[in-house]
Amino acid sequence: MIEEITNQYDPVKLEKKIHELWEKTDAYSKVRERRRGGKKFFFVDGPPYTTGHIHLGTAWNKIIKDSILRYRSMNGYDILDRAGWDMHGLPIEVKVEGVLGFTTKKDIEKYGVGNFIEKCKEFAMKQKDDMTGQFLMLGAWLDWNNPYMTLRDEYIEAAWWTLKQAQEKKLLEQGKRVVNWCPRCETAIADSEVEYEDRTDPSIFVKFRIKGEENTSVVIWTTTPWTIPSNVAVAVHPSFEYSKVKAVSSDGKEEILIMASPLVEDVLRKGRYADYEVLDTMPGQDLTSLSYESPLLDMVPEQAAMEHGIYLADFVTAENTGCVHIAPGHGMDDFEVGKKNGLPIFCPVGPDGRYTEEAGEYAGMHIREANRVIVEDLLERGRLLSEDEIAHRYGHCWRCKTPIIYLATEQWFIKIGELKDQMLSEIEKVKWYPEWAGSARFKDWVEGARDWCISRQRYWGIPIPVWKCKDCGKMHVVGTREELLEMSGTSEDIELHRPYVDGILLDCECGGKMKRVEDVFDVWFDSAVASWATLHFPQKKEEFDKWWPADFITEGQDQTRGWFYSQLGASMVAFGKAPYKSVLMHGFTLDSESKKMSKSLGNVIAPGDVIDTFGADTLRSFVLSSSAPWDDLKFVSGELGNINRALNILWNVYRFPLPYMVLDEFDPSEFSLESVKPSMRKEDRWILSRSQSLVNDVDKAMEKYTLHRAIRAINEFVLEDLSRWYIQLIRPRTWVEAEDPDKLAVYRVLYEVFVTLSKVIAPFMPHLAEEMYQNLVINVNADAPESIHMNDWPVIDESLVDKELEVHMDLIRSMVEASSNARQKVGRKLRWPVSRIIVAPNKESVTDAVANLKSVLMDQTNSKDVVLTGVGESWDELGFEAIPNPSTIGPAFKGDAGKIIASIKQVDAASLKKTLASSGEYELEIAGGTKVTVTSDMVNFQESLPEMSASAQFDAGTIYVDATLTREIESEGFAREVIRRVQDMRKELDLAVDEPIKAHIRIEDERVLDLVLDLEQYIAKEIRADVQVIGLDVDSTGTLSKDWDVAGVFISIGISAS
RNA sequence: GGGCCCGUAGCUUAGCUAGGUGGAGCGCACGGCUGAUAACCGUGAGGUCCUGAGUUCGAAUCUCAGCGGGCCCA
Repeated sequence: MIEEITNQYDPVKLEKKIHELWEKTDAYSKVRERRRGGKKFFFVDGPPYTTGHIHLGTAWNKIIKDSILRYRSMNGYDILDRAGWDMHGLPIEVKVEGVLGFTTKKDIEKYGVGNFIEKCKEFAMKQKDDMTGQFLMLGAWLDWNNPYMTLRDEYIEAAWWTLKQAQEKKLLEQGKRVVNWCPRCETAIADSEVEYEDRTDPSIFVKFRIKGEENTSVVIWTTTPWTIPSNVAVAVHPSFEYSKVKAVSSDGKEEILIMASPLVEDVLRKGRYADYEVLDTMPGQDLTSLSYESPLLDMVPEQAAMEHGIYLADFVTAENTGCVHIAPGHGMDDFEVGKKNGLPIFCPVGPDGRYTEEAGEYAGMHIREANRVIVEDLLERGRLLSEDEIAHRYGHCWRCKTPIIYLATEQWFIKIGELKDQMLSEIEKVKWYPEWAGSARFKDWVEGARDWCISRQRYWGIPIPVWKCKDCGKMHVVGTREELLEMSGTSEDIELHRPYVDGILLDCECGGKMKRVEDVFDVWFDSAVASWATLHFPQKKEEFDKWWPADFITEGQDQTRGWFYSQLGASMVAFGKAPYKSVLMHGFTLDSESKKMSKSLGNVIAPGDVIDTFGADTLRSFVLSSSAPWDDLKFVSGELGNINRALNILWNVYRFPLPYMVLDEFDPSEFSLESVKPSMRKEDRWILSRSQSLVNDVDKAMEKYTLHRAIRAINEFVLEDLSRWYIQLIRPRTWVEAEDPDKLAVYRVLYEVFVTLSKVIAPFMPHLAEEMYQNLVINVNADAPESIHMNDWPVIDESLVDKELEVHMDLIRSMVEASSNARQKVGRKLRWPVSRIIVAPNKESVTDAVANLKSVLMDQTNSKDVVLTGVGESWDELGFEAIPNPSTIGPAFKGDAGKIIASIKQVDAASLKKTLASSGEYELEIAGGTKVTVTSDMVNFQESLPEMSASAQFDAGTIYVDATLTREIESEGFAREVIRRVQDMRKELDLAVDEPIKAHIRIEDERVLDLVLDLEQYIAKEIRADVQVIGLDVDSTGTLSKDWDVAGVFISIGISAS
C-alpha cells in the first residue's frame, strides 16, 4: 500500500536510504543487465586524474554523463560504461616525492625505482578509492566495480600495441628536438603541461662584436642571459631595414652599433647614449655577409672554435633591436634556424639545469645562478649595452611550478603532421555538441598540430616498449606482453612497469643484446588509447569489433587540446579513424565573480559540502539547469537554495494527496486510468495532457543534449502546472469523505501523473525519483521492476494529448490572474465571493476557453457567475465620461469655450457619444441658453466603471470584477473567515484531519452574527464540529481559545477535541 | 598577440538559429491564500539588452570594431 511520507524534504537522509537500497539490491548491475541485447551504446569515460578529491567541475562532468546514460538506459540502450582512471605521471610522482622528502631524481634512484613505483601505485590506488566514494555520493552510475585503470598491465599493453602500429606505419621517430624541459623533474613536458604565469626576468641588450670591422657590434636582446654561452647565430628579418649608427656616450666614447632602423632611438636611450649619427642603412639581407664573435669566448672554449653568422628568419619581429639571439639548443625557432642553415646544435646544459663541461668556466653552475654571473661577465667585457628587468608571462611546470627551459634532447615523436589531413576529415564525420566545438575550435587546434613528443624521462608511467641493440643500434618495438616474453625467453610473469621491464634483454640479429630505452610515455598517451584499452584490446578482439568506436564522450572545453585530440591522434595511428562518433563539449565552473575556481584563489567549492547541505539531487539539478552544457557555469550559492526550493515543492506536491489516499485505502491497481475516464473533469484531462507534453519536451531537449532545457521544463511543470494550478483546483475534491467517483478520478489521475513524473525526473534526480517510485509503485505492486531505473522511458500516449485544452487552460489562468489583480484594486479578498466576473475577449479562442472551462474559471475567481461579451465588445454596463478637448474648443469658440467645456461634462455622455459617432456633430446648449455645435474632435471619451467594480487586462482581453455585496455574499465571506480561523487553530492543536471538535464562537456584532448564523450548518461541517455554539455572549473557552479581529469585528473562538 | 565561447533588472537567467511591443526566478515593497502551511499565490518598483558604428522601414537578435570574462594557444 502507498504510505505517507515525512513532512519535510530531507534529501540527505533520503539519499542515504536510496544508496543503501541500490547497494542491497545491486540495482546498477540489474539495470545494465536488463538492457543486454538492446541497441548498443558505447560510452567512454574520460579518466580523471587520481588526485584524491573531486571538485565541482569533475562533479558536473560525471553528473552530465550519468544523466545522459540513465536516459539512454531507460530508452532501451545496452550500455557499456566502465569508469576510467588516469593514474600515471608526474603529478603522482611529485606527490610521492613530497611524502618521501625527495627533491631530485638521484633521491629516487637511491631509494630504488622499484620501491618508488610501488609507492606511486599504492598512492594512486588509494586516491582512486577515495574519489570513487565521492562520485558515488553524486548518484553517478558508471561501472565503478570494473573500472579501467591506466596502471594495469592489460591497459599498458594497449599503449604498447598502439606504438607498434605507429612503428609499422613509419609514424614513430626518434630525434633531437627542442622540448619544454623541467629542470627539477628532469624530464620533457608536453606543451599542455606548461602553465603560463607572470614572472620577473632580466632584460638585457648585448653587443656582439663584428669580425673585421673596427669597434662595430650587432645588438641583440634577451631575457635569458644563461643562453648566451650557447649562442650560435643572430637572426634578422629579410624585409626590415637596419641601420649602422655611430653612438656617442656621455664620456665621449664612440662605437658603431647595428640594429633595426625604427628601433634605433629606443635602443640608444636604453644604453644612455648622449648622441648618435646614422652612418648607413641596409636591408637585412646585407647583414648576412657579416660574422661576429661570442662575447664569452674566453669563458667557453667551444665558442672560440665556432663560426658565428647572421641569418634571415621570418619570425623576427620589429621589437627590441630587431636582431635575435639564436641558441639552437635552447629554443624551438632557434632550432629551426640552426637546422635550416646547418649550424651546430650547441647545448651545454644538462637535464638538471646545470652547465656541462662543454660550458667551460661555467661548468657545474645552475643556469638560474648563471644569469647574474653572465651579466657581470658581459659588463666586464664591455659587451652589455643595458640591463633591466621585465615582468612577462613565462612557462612553468604545471606540477612543481619550476620555470621551464628549452633543451635540445633526444626524444620520441609521433608524426602527427603526416596525419593532419586525415584527422581533419575525420572531425567532420563526428557529431559535435555544440556544432562549433568541432567545426571551429577543434578544427583550428588540429590545423596547428605539431608532432607529438611522447617520451618522458621519468619512472611512474607506461614504459616505452622500444628495445635497442647496444652493439648495432637496431631497434625493436614490442607490441604485447606475449611478444616480450617470447623474444626474451622469459617464462616468469613480470609486471610491465619500470624497473621490471628494464631488466629484460632481447637478442639482436647481430648477436648483441637489446636493452629498453629508458623513457616512459607522456601520460596523455595513456588516456589516448582508452577507447580500445577499456575494451581489453588487444587481448579481446571480439569485444572491440562489437563496440568500437565510442558512440559518445563528453568532457570539458579544455579537453579540445587534450583528450579529444590525443584520442583522435592515437586512433588515427592505430585504426585510421576517429575513436568516437559524437562529442559533447561542456564548460568550466566559475565562481560568482566569473573567475575560474582554483586553490590559489581559495574559491573552490567542494561538491561534498553542497551535498551535505542540500543533497545530490539539488546539486545535480543546479549544475544541469543553470546553463547550457557548453557554457561556463557560474556557481552562485543563492541559486542552490532556489533549486532546493523547487525540489521541496515537488516533494510537497507529491506528499499532498498521500494522507487522503492512505485514509481511503486507495489502491491504484484496482482502477485503470481508462476506468475513471468517465468521472474525469476537464482539469484532469488537462494535467494528463500536460504530462505528455512534458515527456515530449524532455525528449526534444535530450536529443540535442540541451540538458538545461530538460530540467527547466520539468521545474516549470512541477511549479506552474502541478503546484500552482492543478493541486489548487483539486483540493476540495480530495476532502470529500464518501466513496466518490469524482475523488477517485483525482486520485487515479494524480497517481498517473506522479508515476510518469518520477520516470521523467529519474535521469536527473535519481534519488527522489527512486523514493517516489518505491512508494507509489513497489508498495502497490511487488512484481514491478525493483528500481525506477529499470523502467522504460514513458512513451507519449497520444490519446491523452489535447493541445487545444492546454491552450484554453492557459487563457483561463491568465483570466484568473487578471481577476486577482482587479480584486486587489477593488479591495475584495479572494475568500469573499463576487457576484460575477465579466470577460471581454478580443479573440475567439477566449470564448471557447470560457465555454470549455467555465467551472474552473468560476471556482478560481470565486465568482457566482461569468458573463461573456462578444469578441471585441466591451461590458455593456460600463459608463462613459466625456472629456472635453480644450485645444480644439478654444480656437473655435474663443470666449465661450469655458461654458462649452462645463456643459460637455454635464450632458449624458452615452447619447453624446452615440450622436457624435453617427453624425460627427452634436447640438449643445450652454449656460445662458445658447446652442452651439460641437464636433467629434472636441470630445474624447473614457470608460468609467460601475460602483464596486474593477478591471484588469489579460493576454487576450479584459476582465471586469463586480464586487457588489449582497447578504448572501457577506454571509459566505464571514462564514469563511470563521472557518479559516478555526482550521488554523485545529492545526495549532495538531489535530488529525478527521478529528471531531467542540467549538464555541462569540461574535460581538449583531449584524455579523446574523450573517454567520445563516451558514451555521456549513461551518460546522467544514470544521468537523459535533458541538458548535455561536452567539453574542458565548463563553469561548476550550483547549485552545483565541481572539480575532475580522475586518473590525471582534470574534472569540475556543475549540477542544470532542 | 591569435582562435573559439560568453556579456540582457541588484543577483541568476529566457529570448538570438529563421530581425517586428524584452520574459522569468531570487531579492525588495505592498497585498492575498491557509488541512501542501517552516509551504504557496498576486501586484508593483527595477532594463543605456557591455560600448560604438553599420545593414534595415525596423536590431537584444544580423555585420564590423572595441571593452570585460572564460577555455585554449603564442
